[in-house]
Amino acid sequence: MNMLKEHGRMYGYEITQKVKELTDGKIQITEGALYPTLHSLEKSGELDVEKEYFGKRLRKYYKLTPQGQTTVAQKVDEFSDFIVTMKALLDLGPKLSNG
Amino acid sequence: MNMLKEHGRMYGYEITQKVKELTDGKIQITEGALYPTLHSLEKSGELDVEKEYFGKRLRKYYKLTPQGQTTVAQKVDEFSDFIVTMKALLDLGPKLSNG
DNA sequence: AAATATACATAAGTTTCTAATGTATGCAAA
DNA sequence: TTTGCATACATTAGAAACTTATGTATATTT
Repeated sequence: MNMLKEHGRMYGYEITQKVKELTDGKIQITEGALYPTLHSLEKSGELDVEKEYFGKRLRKYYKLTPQGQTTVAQKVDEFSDFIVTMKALLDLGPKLSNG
Repeated sequence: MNMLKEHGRMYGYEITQKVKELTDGKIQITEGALYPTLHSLEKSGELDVEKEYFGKRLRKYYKLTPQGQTTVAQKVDEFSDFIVTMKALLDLGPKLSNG
């Protein structure tokens, strides 16, 4: 969801490629993980979808709803907290102080 | 496993309490998650166990084997890398630079 | 022409977690 | 004194979330 926050609207395949690019291939989002998640987020009102054809190929562009924007902000905050907690728990201060 | 690296030998229940304490209750390790993991790590040679009685209550003290120490160092490094990657991906630099 | 990339989707199987349940001892409060 | 909470182990059913494989179809590169 953070991808959509940063890049506006994106379609599924685009998300997999962008994440791969931004993480130097370290994180690969598989279709089996992504598509069901997108469908689920759409169903729960976090995402809106717009179907468009690029040539003859269908693209489903997803964007955050207002509710989705709130959720992303929340999730990112939770993840930040988690990192802080884990840094303390694993004593990662030295290694990550400027990583 | 990092708990054992920091604190020498520990028994299961002690690990749950220590993690809870160090994370201000934010991370709760449940027994259903912990005990099978400890058994599995023992079986695969990462941990050694020593059974002792504290009064009439059994405690199973676990400690890292040499192999286990290598593995912990590796896993912690991997997790550090993951955090760095996620910070870049989620643009968490500002929020966590001194968090 | 064949292989690779783009673009969607689902399904089987695995892993891994939570929640629930079980056994038993130790201790403190009602 | 007995009731409840903490200590200490363990297993299991069910849920969640993932990977791998498979399927359909178009576009591009070799």
